[in-house]
Amino acid sequence: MRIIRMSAAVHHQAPSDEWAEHARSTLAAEGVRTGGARRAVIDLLSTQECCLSAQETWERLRKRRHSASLASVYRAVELLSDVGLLKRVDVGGGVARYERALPGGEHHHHVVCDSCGEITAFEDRALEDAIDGVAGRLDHRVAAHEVVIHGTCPSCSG
Amino acid sequence: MRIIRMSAAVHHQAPSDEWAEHARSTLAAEGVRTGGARRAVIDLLSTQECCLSAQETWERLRKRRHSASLASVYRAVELLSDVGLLKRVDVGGGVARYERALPGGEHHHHVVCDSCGEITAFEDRALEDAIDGVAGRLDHRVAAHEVVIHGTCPSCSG
DNA sequence: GTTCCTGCAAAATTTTTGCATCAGT
DNA sequence: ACTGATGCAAAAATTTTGCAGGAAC
Repeated sequence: MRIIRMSAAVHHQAPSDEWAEHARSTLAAEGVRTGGARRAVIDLLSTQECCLSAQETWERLRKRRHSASLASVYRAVELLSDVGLLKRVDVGGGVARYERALPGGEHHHHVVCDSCGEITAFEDRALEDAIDGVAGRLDHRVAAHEVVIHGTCPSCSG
Repeated sequence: MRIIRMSAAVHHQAPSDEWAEHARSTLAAEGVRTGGARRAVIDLLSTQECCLSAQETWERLRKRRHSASLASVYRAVELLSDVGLLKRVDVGGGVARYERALPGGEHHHHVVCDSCGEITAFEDRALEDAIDGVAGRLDHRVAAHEVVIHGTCPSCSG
């Protein structure tokens, strides 16, 4: 298992300029125009290794002085999600979060600290295998899956 | 793997009167009063084998002529969830759902049809083992976990 | 009889939408 | 130039909260 982000052991993932490029060309290929808002969202999320909500994305854009309206951020993440460039992540709390969908199909899951809200990512081959096993035995056409572990992070555990 | 509820193969689970009884006595032991709303929510959820949102719970109560205000339903599920009698389930869509927490600690996970919204439950030992493995290697104090599989159900797949 | 639950309505949040304007192609 | 993206503000949808009345113990 590889812990992708965690207070104690931060595993830094390079901002994916490739992904940003991929996203822009994909949108162009779809005949979708890219104004300021979409470009700003793409640029911001390309530097994020883990999921952000629409509000969080908007706040970070403001800090960077990239003004984009909150409505446009919502519209942008929805579009990018529909096209498969972003993955919608539901870790609970009633807020939708989004993160880059890597072309390779590789993905990770999340641990949420119920105390401070910190979100940590991890990936584990055995877990994926188990889920694939389940997926194969379902009558559904399976498209995706998501695992969320809840608990208390090291800092909050004291 | 056992599929607990599914269009094609419904596995019926008896309405848990034991759970309702357990819930009422637990609340009594906590010195919490049980008026109409809480009792109605307990009675309704005891007959549900899978998760319901607060709104859905409220709608079903109306059909049964058990009038309880929506606000009280929200308060009831929050309380029952805090006490551990209900388990909060986040299958996405930004709505919190709740289902009975079985005393034995046994639990299941969910498959969501992204087309019609149908929710199916399943349980799988190998999946639990894999998650336990991950949990053991995290620095977090792990309290719970949740797996959501997305896809298209047999009816929607055509 | 006291305390706390309940219902109603209002508020707070989060997300979506209408429409005029502006910008990308 | 045409079409569609954006921003603003209003609306919609969901959840929370204040308060007065009523029920549980």
